[in-house]
Amino acid sequence: MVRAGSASRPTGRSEDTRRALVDAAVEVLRREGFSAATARAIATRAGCNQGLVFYHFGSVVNLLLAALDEVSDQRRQRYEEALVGVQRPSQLVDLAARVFREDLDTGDAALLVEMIAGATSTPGLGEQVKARVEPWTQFATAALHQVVGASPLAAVVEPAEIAHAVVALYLGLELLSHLDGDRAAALALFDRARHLAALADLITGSTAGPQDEEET
Amino acid sequence: MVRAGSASRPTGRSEDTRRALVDAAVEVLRREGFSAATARAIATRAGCNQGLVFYHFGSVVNLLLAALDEVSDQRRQRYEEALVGVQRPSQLVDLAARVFREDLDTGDAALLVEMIAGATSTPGLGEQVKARVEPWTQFATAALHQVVGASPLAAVVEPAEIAHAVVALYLGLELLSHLDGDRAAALALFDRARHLAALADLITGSTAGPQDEEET
DNA sequence: GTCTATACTTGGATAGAC
DNA sequence: GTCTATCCAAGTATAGAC
Repeated sequence: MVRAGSASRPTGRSEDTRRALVDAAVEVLRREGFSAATARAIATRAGCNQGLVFYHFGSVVNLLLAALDEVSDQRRQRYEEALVGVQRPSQLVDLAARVFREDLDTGDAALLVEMIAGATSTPGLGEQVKARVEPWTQFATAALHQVVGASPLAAVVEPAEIAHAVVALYLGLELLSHLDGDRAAALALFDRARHLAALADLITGSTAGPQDEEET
Repeated sequence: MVRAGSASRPTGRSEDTRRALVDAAVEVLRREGFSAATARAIATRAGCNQGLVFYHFGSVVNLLLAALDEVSDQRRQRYEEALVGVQRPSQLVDLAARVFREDLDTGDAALLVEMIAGATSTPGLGEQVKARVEPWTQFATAALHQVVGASPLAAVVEPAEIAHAVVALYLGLELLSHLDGDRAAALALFDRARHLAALADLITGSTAGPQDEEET
């Protein structure tokens, strides 16, 4: 915790190396997937010796988890900022579409998928990844609550259930898009969803406007 | 081409080895995932020498593709048989739920996901896997056509689009179920879908449709 | 404390035995 | 034609240099 030496610079002697490795791990996971994410491949991309992976992170999987944390944190922050002020279903769909397209393009979605699928091959990794996916489903649940609120929709919609489906759809669409090398099909779905959301807007909007919130 | 020797039995001296390897590859992919599916791991499980992978299949990925073909073919056959006679939306949802649960339990869904995700790591594999996923989306599209038919639903439903979403959802739910070690959340979704499908039944049924037949 | 050189294990592929 | 013994590259991990 103590940052001795250079006062203003948080950039330490070894902190650079750690960061370089994490960034490289992110890139390799995004582009070449889990089973190509070896200590050698990552270190080469980071421009440093392969042994440093073990010195700084103890093992390859630990480094991969650090990479997952890195992108997860960034993304969650973006998401939460974007969620502020969203109240109507169609707004939420727009947000989801934007965010999903970004994740598709940056490769963040691919990274997550690779880690989940890769977890099958490494004992113990599943638990770790699971803990990092859950905040996500939580976020989606909260977003749905925020939008459905106390409207009549609340009677027919179970946020946690929809959230699970939405996250699954997100992951599945990434798999297919990646395979096709084409995100068009995925994006077309969001257009369709927007039309449906417009209907939902009428329901949430008819009883009350941007109004009070109650929770069950 | 000519199967000399034993006339009626296609079971040759080497055919046994091939089959043992394919079966072992299926098992390893299902249980330990793509990056653990090495020539050695598979051969060990098949109880034969590791070099046979290369003699019979040329490379590890070729063997993995043979494994994918094996389960894909079996599954497609089962699906098509089950689709016969399905006419109402709720019947289709029931079929989907049953089939999905089976694939979840046998690990067939896991195998497919592993191959798709793993394809990122191996140049050229993506194309091969894609060709094996497409029949699937085709099947889902055909099933939707069969159910929507010429009913009023046809005006608002685009089978190819829904099919894409359904396949994506299938893959995503597998990822999450596997991670959670719990398929309950996925199955709950199908219950929900059944209720929605019951509404759709009314729409398709209003023009034409038999009303008996009760299935669990 | 940071990093490199080295040890050892596992994996892909083939030359050659049967 | 079928399979095994062997080779080399790639992977993880650490002992020890700086």
